[in-house]
Amino acid sequence: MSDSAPPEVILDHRCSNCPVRHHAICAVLDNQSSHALSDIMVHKQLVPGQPLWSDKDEAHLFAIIVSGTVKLFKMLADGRQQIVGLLFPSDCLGRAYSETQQTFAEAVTNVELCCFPRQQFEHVLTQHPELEHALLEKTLTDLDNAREWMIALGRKTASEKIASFLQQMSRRSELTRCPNHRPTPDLPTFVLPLARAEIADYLGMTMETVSRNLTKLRVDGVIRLIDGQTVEICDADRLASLAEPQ
Amino acid sequence: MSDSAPPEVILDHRCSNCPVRHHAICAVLDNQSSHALSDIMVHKQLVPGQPLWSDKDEAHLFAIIVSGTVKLFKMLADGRQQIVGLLFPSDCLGRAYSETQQTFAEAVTNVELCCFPRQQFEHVLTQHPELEHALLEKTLTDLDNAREWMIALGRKTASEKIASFLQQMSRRSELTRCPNHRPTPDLPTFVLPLARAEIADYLGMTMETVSRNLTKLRVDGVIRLIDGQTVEICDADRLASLAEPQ
DNA sequence: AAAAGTCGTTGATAAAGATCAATTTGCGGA
DNA sequence: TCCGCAAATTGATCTTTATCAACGACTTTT
Repeated sequence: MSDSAPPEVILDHRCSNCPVRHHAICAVLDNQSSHALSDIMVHKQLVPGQPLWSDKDEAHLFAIIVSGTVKLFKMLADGRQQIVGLLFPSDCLGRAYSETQQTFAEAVTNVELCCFPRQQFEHVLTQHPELEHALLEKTLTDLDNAREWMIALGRKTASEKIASFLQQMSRRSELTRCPNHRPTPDLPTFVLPLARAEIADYLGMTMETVSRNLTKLRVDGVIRLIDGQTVEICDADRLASLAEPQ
Repeated sequence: MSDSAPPEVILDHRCSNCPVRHHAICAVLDNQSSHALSDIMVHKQLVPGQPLWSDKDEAHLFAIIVSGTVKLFKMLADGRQQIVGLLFPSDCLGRAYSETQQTFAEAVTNVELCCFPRQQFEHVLTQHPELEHALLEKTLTDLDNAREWMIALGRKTASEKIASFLQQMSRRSELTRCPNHRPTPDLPTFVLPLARAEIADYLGMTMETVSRNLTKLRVDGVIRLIDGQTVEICDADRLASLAEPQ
């Protein structure tokens, strides 16, 4: 159910030891400036399904994801849910410059966070324009990704959505994979962080339709389901043409 | 078809005369700093349907919308379209810090733009952290709005989408309406900037379904269609409960 | 003023996906 | 190892919305 290490107590939280040090927005700070952040930093561990906040909550927390996956989602009064963001290591979690959260946030796997009180983080932002710039670039990319997903939600068929999702997850796992430890000739393989019902909430459809379409891809030889959560892409070209016809 | 003035040649483009001066991101610059922008500013007029750029184009332009409506949209190879952003006066148009546009952009009505060469605009941004901050706040709001729309696209029914859209357009028109010129006791009325097919591309459905649902709201007495594009909200409460049940 | 478009509405039918229901699979604990 | 629960798959049916088609209301052209 989880693709991250079990929650061990990690004692050394110095930035110099941080696994996402070179990918997160804090990378732009020099050693001296990074104290401004490390002085207010608190580490936190979450277990799968653990909620972080609700949509009406006050935004008190800003964090960098060190390991694991977090989902951001919205909910209608009758319980219908839509995942509006999936966050991975080095991503930012929390809404700077807003008093309220606007989305729910919940750990999908075991998660390790590097947390800052929001207002203190904002104070550091105003004193370090290069950090604010990095946050702007990250936010612009988040917006690009949200828009890319909007055409999937609004205009793609169920099978196109599933193919797009698998492509996206495969691409994401490439980034995480240790580059010098890659048994070259095998096919791209990754663990789905989301359960079927969560995939459905991400794609705007039902669990059953997700399942049927995964089965179809398996039967057609496009993917292999090694276990329920582990996917091997057997035919990346065909997957790509299913994700965006033509 | 258009809710903005016909394209007259406006001679005076000084910032002090700008109608969106106090709402756009440039409002944060003091008089002296604003010269950095006004020195590289070029005004541009667009007519309805006029394309600004395509998704693969180089991002050479950054602009503030002075009047009119612009749509940002994505397209699949077979022609399916999804509007991923609607931009109104004081909104930013263009992707800072990216070489490519990623979306199509097209004038919906007559449009007046205050344009800057992107790279020169970025140069001003790096020299004026308060301007970059304003752009960050704007981008964070855009992301909030995109996520709000994602739950509509993924989880709302056709009638809920239409009701949400009308609410959103009504709210938007309140902002634009001159506050001291409001014949108080009448019902909220606004002009839809989008044609039926464009509303469909915004809501992720077909023109026919848009039309049927507008008719249903009219027959049920929730709205009145004064002409094809002008909508009067007769029962805002009922519209709200249709947009988000419960 | 007729003709030709374009846009929007309405109707009939089809298809995609949701819903409801029944198994099956996998996993943790006794 | 077996039991019990949760998650996933599969099947049957129903609903919503898309598609295909016709027509009416305006606009623009000639």
